[in-house]
Amino acid sequence: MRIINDYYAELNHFLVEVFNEILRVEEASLKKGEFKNLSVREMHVIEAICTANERETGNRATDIAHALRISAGTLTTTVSLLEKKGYIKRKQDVQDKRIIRLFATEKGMSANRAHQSFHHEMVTNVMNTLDIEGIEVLIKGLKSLEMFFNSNK
Amino acid sequence: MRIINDYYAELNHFLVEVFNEILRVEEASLKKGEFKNLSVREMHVIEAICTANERETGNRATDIAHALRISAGTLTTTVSLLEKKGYIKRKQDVQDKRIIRLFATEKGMSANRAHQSFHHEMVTNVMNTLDIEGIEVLIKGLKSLEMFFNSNK
DNA sequence: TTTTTTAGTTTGAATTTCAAACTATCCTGC
DNA sequence: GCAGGATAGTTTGAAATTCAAACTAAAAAA
Repeated sequence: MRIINDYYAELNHFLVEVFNEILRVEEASLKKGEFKNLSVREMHVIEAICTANERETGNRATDIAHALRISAGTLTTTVSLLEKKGYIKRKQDVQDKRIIRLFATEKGMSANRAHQSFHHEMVTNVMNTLDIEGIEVLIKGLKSLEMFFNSNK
Repeated sequence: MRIINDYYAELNHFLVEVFNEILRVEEASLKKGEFKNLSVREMHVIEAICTANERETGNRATDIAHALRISAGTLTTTVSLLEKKGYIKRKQDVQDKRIIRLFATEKGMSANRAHQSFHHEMVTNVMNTLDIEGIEVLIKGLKSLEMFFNSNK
C-alpha cells in the first residue's frame, strides 16, 4: 500500500502541475517565434480552422466555436482581430448567405505549421523515451483519463 | 512507421484535447458542489496555501504567488476576495512586519478537502485501469513530458 | 405570405490579469 | 544611529477575455 500511495502522489503531481505547464510553455514558445502577435487562444482558432478545412469537418463559424467550446460572440471578436492581422479570411456561403465560412490565409497556414511543429517536438520527445509497449501503456492511461472526464461532464 | 504515426496522432490528441478537459471538468465539479462561489483560480490559491502550511514550504504572500506563477498584484486581489468570503486569513509576521502570512480558515480547509477528493477520484480512476507496471510506464511517460517542458522554459 | 428558426454580430458588463507607482518596513554601510 | 537601497505587499489604471442578451439578416416552415 505504501508503494501505491507513492504512485498516487506522483501521478497527481503530473496531472496537476505538468499539464498546467503545457499552456505556459506553448505561450512562451509562441512569444519567442515568428508569430509574436498571436495569443494561445488565437493560435487555437487558427488551428481549428486549418483542421476543419483539411478534414472537411465544417468550417462555419458555428462549427469552429463549437469545436473550441467558446461562445459565438467570443469567436466573432477573435475572428475579426485575426482577419485584421491577416491570418484568416471570412467568406460568405453562396447557397446560404447567413453562413460565414472561415479559412486560413497563407500567413495563417504558416503560423499553424509552426505551431504544429511545437506539438510534434513535444510528442516525439515523449515517444522517444519509451518503447512500443510503453507508448501503448501511456496511451491506455491517458485514455482512462479521458473516460473519467467524459463521464464527469 | 505506419503504426508509430498512429500512436503519434493519438498521443497528440490526448495532450492537446484531454488536458484541456481537466480545467473544464474541475470548474464544473466546483460549480456543482458546496463551494459554488469559488473559481478554479481561487480554489488553487486556497490549495496552495493549505499545501504550503502542511509542508512548511513558505506561506508568505510572495511564496504563494511564486508557486502559482501569478503576479503579486493578482494575488493581493484574490486574497482580499477570499478573505472576505471567509476562506483564508492574513496574518502579519511578528518579526518582519512587511511579511503577510496566509492561512486557510476551517471553511478554506474544508473546501480544499473537497477539491482534493476530486483529484483523488481522478487519479485512482486512472490507476485502477492499470497494473503496477502500467502505472510505472505511465509515470515514465509523464516524466519525460515534464522534462520536455522544463527544458523549454 | 407571415412566423419561426438559424447564423452571426454587436453591446454592455463582469472577470482576470499585470506593470508600474506607491507605502511601509527592514537591512547595510558609513 | 541614520541615509539609501532593497524587499513585501497594496493600489491603480489599463488591457484582454469572455459571455449573455439584444439585434440583424437570411432561410425554412407553416
